[in-house]
Amino acid sequence: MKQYWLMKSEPSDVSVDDVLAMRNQTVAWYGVRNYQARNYMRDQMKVGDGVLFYHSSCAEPGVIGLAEVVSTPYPDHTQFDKKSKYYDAKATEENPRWMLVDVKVLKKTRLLSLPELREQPELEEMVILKRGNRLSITPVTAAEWKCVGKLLK
DNA sequence: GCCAACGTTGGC
DNA sequence: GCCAACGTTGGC
Repeated sequence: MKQYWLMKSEPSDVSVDDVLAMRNQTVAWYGVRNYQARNYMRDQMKVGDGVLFYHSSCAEPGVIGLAEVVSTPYPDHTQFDKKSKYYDAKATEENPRWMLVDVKVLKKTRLLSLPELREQPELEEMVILKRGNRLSITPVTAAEWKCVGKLLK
């Protein structure tokens, strides 16, 4: 069964436009260093799952694109790269700690801003909108996905 | 296993 | 830059 996710990226790091400029409009979702977010990618994501591409830590945070999961999980190579800020000394090739999936942007949308998301009664329970939530990857229900789709039409 | 200290996230 | 919220670390 198809599942849905919201994935945060800082546009100063990787924006929707950056991904659209990449080969196959696909990016390896590197840099996640939170176990819960990793577990979503490693254990629950399936090829074809829907993804809301969200810009965070920027002037106008919000949903800015529709994407999908296009790979099974595999090790995040940045954990082995000593020059990367995502380097993890405790991770080895034999025993990788951080896994990721490839995400393909299907289309850039208008900015569905955080305040606008908060206005929607149907999205009241959305994980991303919960107080204190900091997870960079959160599940989205089918109803929430549908609601967001409607708002982006 | 507890929990204080510390670091990070991310909206504002 | 501030700071609330939360995750991680490490001493005990």
